[in-house]
Amino acid sequence: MRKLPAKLASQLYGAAELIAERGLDGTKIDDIAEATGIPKATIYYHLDGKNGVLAFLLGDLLDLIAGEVGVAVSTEEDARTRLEAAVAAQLGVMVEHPFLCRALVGDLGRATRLPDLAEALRSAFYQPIEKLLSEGVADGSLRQVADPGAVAMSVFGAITVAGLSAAVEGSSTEASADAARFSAAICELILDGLATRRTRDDHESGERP
Amino acid sequence: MRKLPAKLASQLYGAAELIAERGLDGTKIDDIAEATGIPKATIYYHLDGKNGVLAFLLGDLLDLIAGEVGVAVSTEEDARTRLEAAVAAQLGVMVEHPFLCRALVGDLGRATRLPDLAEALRSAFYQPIEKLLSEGVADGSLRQVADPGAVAMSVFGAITVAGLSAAVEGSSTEASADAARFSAAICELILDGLATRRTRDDHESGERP
DNA sequence: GAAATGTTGTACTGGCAGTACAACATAGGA
DNA sequence: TCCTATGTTGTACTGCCAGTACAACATTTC
Repeated sequence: MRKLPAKLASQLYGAAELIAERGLDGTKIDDIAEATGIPKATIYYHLDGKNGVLAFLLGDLLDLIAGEVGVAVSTEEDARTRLEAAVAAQLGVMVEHPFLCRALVGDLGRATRLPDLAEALRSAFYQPIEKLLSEGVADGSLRQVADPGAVAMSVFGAITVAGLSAAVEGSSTEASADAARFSAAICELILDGLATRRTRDDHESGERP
Repeated sequence: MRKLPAKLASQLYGAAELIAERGLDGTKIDDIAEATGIPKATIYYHLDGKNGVLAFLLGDLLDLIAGEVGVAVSTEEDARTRLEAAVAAQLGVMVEHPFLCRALVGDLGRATRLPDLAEALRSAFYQPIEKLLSEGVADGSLRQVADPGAVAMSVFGAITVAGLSAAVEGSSTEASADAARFSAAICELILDGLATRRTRDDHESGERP
């Protein structure tokens, strides 16, 4: 069932926009057949129905993200620099595949209930962050935080939600610029924070105007 | 249609767990009827079918969040302090209503396609953040960032995703402790950032060990 | 050239959302 | 008290659509 011929695979992407727009429920198998040009019987021959279509499309997206992020993360730089690269990589892929991203978010519930996808989601999005955070503490480029798990989850949320919003509202014309803009904003946020440079209780002053 | 009698409303909450568990699609109207004790015909008398049930439940949750956050934000403190309060308020409500949160995330696509809910989502989650960020710049408690819209979106994502994860995995026994833990982690992240205190290019050193 | 594998049209089945409606309950104003 | 509004509920029905069955046809492979 993972042997889908390349031609069919490429045609199937034609269903992404449909699903993104109306959700999987709002999309009839016959619509998918018509939009992709693949006859209904053929879809059922290769895939496990509607869910199978979604699983195929999203599986592809997640593999892509996991791959790009993986590359970004395997350099010799310090963890902080690699975190920046990972953010850029994730946003880059998301912005380049707005329909798939919208389909993913729209049918998140279903996706997480599709066994393979739940794990793929985790390994594409959350795990790399978690790893970088702990490596950053080791190499001194990132701060030690009180609750690494919770922080990793938040960072993951910051990146992913920003990516989704970029994918949804993105000016399809200049995708890479959008990605760069969001990427910079997120790094600014998660690396330097939003507080003006005074400590929590105003005990010390870090910088002087 | 917004006049649902209190008794029915309270019974309806019995459907939240069901929907959270299986998604709205995996949940038959007859299941909802049985779980809540409200006969199918009565559900249809008051609500617009399945989507109506979801809209009612989520509408309630979003009102609740918007309300609590609204209170947290209307003090005389500086924006930074109110941001911390807002984070705590949002997480508090989410952790207290894990089933509703899970239903929300599971059927996000549907939710955003339900006209009223899309706006309610925005005003419960995103808008308060955006406002606080700009007020923080005005009162000097938060930094000016290059792209406030993108940053607000990321902050919103950080809070919301962390909240969802807390709601999903939360040790239902000690909800408020979970909320406090996540709240601290998020504030640490979005206020102070993750970078060790050196500037981007190592030109200056903010603090001395 | 024959067997295996893939492709596709057509026709059918079963499940479930939503509807129709009649019978019954309750409230509250005259 | 009786009469009318409004709400409540059981039952039976309709229509849509996912998924299946299967036979006919095509392509590959050896």
